[in-house]
Parts: sequence; structure tokens; C-alpha cells
Amino acid sequence: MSVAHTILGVLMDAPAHGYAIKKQLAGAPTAGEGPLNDGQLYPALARMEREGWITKEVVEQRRSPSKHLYRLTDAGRGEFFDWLAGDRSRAPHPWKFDFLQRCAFLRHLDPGRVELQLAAEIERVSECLTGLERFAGEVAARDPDLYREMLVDYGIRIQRLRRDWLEELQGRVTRSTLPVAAARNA
Amino acid sequence: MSVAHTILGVLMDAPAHGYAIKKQLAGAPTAGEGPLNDGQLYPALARMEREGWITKEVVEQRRSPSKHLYRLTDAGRGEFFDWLAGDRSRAPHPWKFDFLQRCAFLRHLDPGRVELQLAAEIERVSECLTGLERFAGEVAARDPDLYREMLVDYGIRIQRLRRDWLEELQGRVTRSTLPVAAARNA
DNA sequence: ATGGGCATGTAAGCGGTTACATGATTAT
DNA sequence: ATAATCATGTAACCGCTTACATGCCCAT
Repeated sequence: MSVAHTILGVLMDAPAHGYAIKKQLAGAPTAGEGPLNDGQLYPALARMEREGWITKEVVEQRRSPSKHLYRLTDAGRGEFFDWLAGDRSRAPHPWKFDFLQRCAFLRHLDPGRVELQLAAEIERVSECLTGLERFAGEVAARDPDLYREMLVDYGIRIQRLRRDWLEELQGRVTRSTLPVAAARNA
Repeated sequence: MSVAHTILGVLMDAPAHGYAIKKQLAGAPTAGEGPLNDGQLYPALARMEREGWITKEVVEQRRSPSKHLYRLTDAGRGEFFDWLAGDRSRAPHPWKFDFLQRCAFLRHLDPGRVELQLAAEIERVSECLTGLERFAGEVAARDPDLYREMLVDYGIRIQRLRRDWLEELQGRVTRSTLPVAAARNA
């Protein structure tokens, strides 16, 4: 349930109703996420309430339909952290890069755990990259098709970009935590 | 029907049975395409036969199950070229980059049309990029969250990578066709 | 004998998109 | 008048993944 966890992440900041959640997610079109559909949002909220992750409070309004204000429960908060800190080392599809979805909420996780996740992601991406680089040699030798050759090249570039980006993020996170330790030791 | 068009692309080279198509696609894990599932492949072949895009010939084998050999029909070839050369300028989701799926089969298209498609893709990506760059400024000013900032940065890097890669491909395609014109004029 | 490769499929369920359905308020 | 914004949902369909189901051949 991927949409559900994104919604939990939004509700971590404050209770909200469906339409507000939609607007908030539409305002950050960064990780290739288009605006959330009604047909996905409202059923997800209903399911999450059934699961006990959120509670609904109907707020009557003078004008136009009532707002349904959703709040996180303790179970919902637990689910959110399980998802955010969970181990993906054995996850399939190394090219999917789920990390981006969690990245938007990593501020809720302590830097130590973030560093663990970053190290794991970097290793996954690096493995994928070496595989592709080996494959690129074979393709170039066997296949005279410019387009297929460039397709493999695209894959390699993407993986390199991910690795470099992850390493930069890693550097920034450690740099923002180390000074604290240094200050403590001073 | 996206899987169907990939299958049509494979059948453009030679008739094949399901298992062979699967193996061929699994051997090129470039554009983020994992191996094709049985649960997707076989129903797709059945649908395509119903659509009249392919015909089935059962090839009995002494050992183990019969192969079902599929051949493109004229309608199937037509559908393939419509898909490959079709106009995506008004397509939604500029971050989806469907171009990669077609890229694997662009050798079947004449270079003139390829150049048109490349120019259109470059414009789409560039537009998306300028939008993100404007957005990045706003985020940096408003939001003190390192992770959200880096998320926008990731989006920008991806779009830049796509633009650069498309332009390199464009250069290679024009360089491979221009010499022909030059030779003609000589 | 165990597992992997060859070869075909079906079924259940999740995720996502599009379209349908309603209705008030507010801005142009 | 018309469109956009606010606000909630449902229904149909498509795509994809996972697991189920079968069975032979070959190598270790």
C-alpha cells in the first residue's frame, strides 16, 4: 500500500481532509509523482480507517460539503515508522528506486537510521551499475544497433546519477550530524 | 496496451513463441524493464490474436508441450508503426519518458521521423526542466528540509540527464544520415 | 533425487487511471 | 454566463505481480 504510506506521511505533520492532502501532494511534483487521483485517494482513506491507522471526524461547514478530517492513530504512526525505517535490502526491482518516496519524509527519522538506509541504497545502486556496465560491453560487441546501445547507456547514466546523488545526500547528512558530536566533545 | 507493442516489436524481427519472447526481453534489462511475467505475456498474446494483430500456429514437438508460434499480420505491422511513429506531444505525465520503450525499436523507423520525435521529446523535457528549476527556488526559500530540497534536485538532475542524452542521440542520428546526403551532393 | 530449463497457461488481488456523479461558492 | 476552486465519493477498466497448476527433459 504505497499511496497509504504517503498519506500517513502527510498526516504526520497535521490532521487533514482528503482535498487538502491532494493539494499538498500536487504541490510537490518532484519525484515523478503526478497529482493524486480522487479514485485513489478516497478509497485509500476509507481502507486506512478500516485498518485503524487513522480516525475520521466530520466537520460540518455552513457552505458546501462537510470536511472529513483525518487524524493519525498510534497504530498509524507505528505503521508509518515501520515503513520508513523498514529494510528494503531484499526488495525486488533495483531500478525502481523506492527511496524517493521515503525521502520526502526522512526528516521524521533520526540521522543514524537515515545513514544506514543511504549506505544500503548506495550498495544496491552500485551493484546494479556494475551489472549494466558489464552488459554494455557485450551489447556493443554483438549488436550494431545505435538505439539499443544508447538505451543501455541511458540505464548506466541513470544509475550513476543515483549513486552520485545518494553520496552527496550522505555527505550532507553526516556533515549536519558530526558538528553536534564535535560540539559535545569540545 | 504497452506490453502488446513491445511484443509486436519483438515479432518484427521474426515469428516467435511466448517463451522465446520472454527470454529475449529478459536479456535486455536496460530501460528499467524487469523480465516479463507469464501472467502478462500469455493473456497479452491471446488478446493480440483476438485483435487480429498476430496469428498463432501450433508447432507440435516430440518432447514436452507444443510451441505456439506467433506471426505478425499486416494489421499488427500497421499497429506497430502507428505506435512507433505516433504523436505523443499531448501525452500526459512528462516525467514518464515513454520514449525509452520505443527507443528499442527505432531502427524500424526512417531517420527523418526519428529526428522529429527526438526534437519533440527534447522540447517536452526542457519544458519540464524549466518548471522544476523555477520550483526549486521557491522550495529552497520556503522549506528548510534538506531531504525535500534534495528531492527537487534529483528531479532536476534526471531531466537534465534526459535532455543531454536525447541531444547526444540526436547528434549521432544526424551525423549518421548527413554523410549520405553529402555523398549524394558530391 | 533435486533443481533448472523448456513450455504453456489461470486466478486472485492490488494499484492506478478515467469517467461518472453531485453541488455550493467565488472570481472573471 | 462561465470557469475555477472547494469537497466528496463510486464504477469500470486496465496493467501488473504473485501464486498456482502442469509436465517433460537434462544435468549434477
